Amino acid sequence: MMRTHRCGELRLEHVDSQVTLTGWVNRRREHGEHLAFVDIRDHSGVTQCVVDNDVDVRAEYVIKVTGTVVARTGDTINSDLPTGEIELKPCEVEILSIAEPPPFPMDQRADDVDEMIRLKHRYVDLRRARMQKNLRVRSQVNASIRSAMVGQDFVEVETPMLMPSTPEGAREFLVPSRQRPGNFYALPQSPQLYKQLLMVGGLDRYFQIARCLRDEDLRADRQYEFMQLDMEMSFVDVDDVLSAAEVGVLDAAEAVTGVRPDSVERMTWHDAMERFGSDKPDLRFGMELIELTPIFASTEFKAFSTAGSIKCIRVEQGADQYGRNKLDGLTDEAKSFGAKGMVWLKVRSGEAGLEFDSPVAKFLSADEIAAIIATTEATEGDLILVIADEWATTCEVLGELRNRIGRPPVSEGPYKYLWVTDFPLFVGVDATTGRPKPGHHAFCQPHPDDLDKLESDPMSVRAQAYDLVLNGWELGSGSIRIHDPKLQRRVFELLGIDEEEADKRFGFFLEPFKYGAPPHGGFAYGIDRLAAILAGEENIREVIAFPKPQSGMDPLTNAPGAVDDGLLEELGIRLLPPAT
RNA sequence: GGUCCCGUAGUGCAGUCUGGAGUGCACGCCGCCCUGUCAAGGCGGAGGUCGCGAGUUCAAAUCUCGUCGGGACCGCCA
Repeated sequence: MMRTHRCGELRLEHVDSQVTLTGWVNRRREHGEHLAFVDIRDHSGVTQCVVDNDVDVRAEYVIKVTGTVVARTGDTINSDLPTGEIELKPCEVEILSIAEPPPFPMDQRADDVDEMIRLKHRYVDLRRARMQKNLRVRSQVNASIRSAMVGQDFVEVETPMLMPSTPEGAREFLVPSRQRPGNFYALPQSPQLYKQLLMVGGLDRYFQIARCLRDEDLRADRQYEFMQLDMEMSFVDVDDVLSAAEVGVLDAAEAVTGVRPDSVERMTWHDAMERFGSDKPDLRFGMELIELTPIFASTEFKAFSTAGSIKCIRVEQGADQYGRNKLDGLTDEAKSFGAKGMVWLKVRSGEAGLEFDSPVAKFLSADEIAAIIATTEATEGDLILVIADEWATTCEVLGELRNRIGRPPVSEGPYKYLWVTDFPLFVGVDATTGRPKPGHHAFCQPHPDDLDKLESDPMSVRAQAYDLVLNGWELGSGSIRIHDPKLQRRVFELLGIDEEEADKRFGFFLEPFKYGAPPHGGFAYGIDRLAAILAGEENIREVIAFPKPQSGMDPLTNAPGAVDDGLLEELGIRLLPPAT
């Protein structure tokens, strides 16, 4: 080794020993002809070296320093620094690499730098304490999860990156085949198909820290490629999967934060929608939806009399915070989420007790006003936002408004883990075929209590499907799968997929189930998202070494780029002229 | 495909509403000074296609239109 210690390691106990450190010049401070301080930095920290001022080292030079550890005295001790009680003196400095000045500050100030500049020089950005911490958090997460899975007898299996294209789900990245020009592989959106085949193959418990790829627009919590802990188990029910999946998540959280979270709360999808207007509710704050429908059973107010579901949220002491402009903004937002409108009521005290300041106050009867105030437990100065629509719209719109008004940044504590269970098997109806659309995917096992309603009332059938939610972010989802070909056929029929079409689209997947498929189910959750939240970041790019910006163009490598005609020729590909 | 926000020195900003010479601040950089600093200090200096292109105007960083780049969100992500 070129070094005897790392730059953040030395303490008083090392005094008098001769050491060698290697790292980058963090900062140099000159003090006249024969004195300068050079702070040498690596991922572990910084150590001050006392050198002669004729040593010409500058920011980010890579150096090797050999010297004696000496104790600092009096007010030269720096209590802000773990190594602040010692320094290296005298020192021999060897320059291993010179460096141009970094394109942005190496300290916290770079957090404000345009992210494109950080990404263009990611190799420099990665040297900063924040990125060092984040990548190490991520590594801890991976290690904890892997050992939690292995500890529960899960078998790690790598599944192919080159697989057939399947029309369902997200847009895929395609890979042209050289040996069969005109044909394409697809990169996996998830190892879903293979992991179920592993169950048929008797692996019993499978896991993989799997790279998944989806060619959909990027967001703060979405990249083209992302990592999932993917798992599948045989001979299990929902509880078995949730319990097994939890271990890795909680272990990872404990490893990073030092605190083991309480076991994960559970809530049905229906309750989540009723109470929070979201299938990924953020439980760090209240402001739950309040049911008002019965109050308006025979109302004169047209906007309410025709609505199937009327609910509200109460913003405590929000009346003054939300002026006309902000309320108009919220109304626009409510409309953009599908509501016909939004009613706001500011609670104030009048002659006969509490009353409403609102454009629609005159349409409400005294009984209705009293009932609203009683039901919401409103007090003077509160703001009440009411949505009246069909049940799903009412809930979803209020859920969005609730988040908009009350939700803290995802990375802020406390951490609230939640299992949302019993998702509906079908969501909505396909506009062209008139058939129900699968809520999760077509292979979810219906809830056993609802099996007899499959044909008679499909929209009310619950699936044995579940999501894991952390602070309002969906970490992952899973289900118990259909292992019985007869039940699978029933579901396909409901979806309007006949046997021939099922064979064509899913044949290679369904055929194996004829050969003895065990009952099985599984789960997958996003490691980028978990790592980001545990690292205190609001954007998964901060826990990815080389992420892509929203355009998908990598400013570091300039990918994607054009390729030589010869390569295309070999693949049997001819490009169309650019669209105008 | 859509909505909103941003683009001025290596970096972060002010200036833009209300047009008047690239007017300015902080950090960084270069040089000099400085023997106890630690996001050192002092003095001096260099550094600009105001994203790009049109238009309006005597005059555009500033107003208008277009375009490119970035971000958040909606759609999309079974």
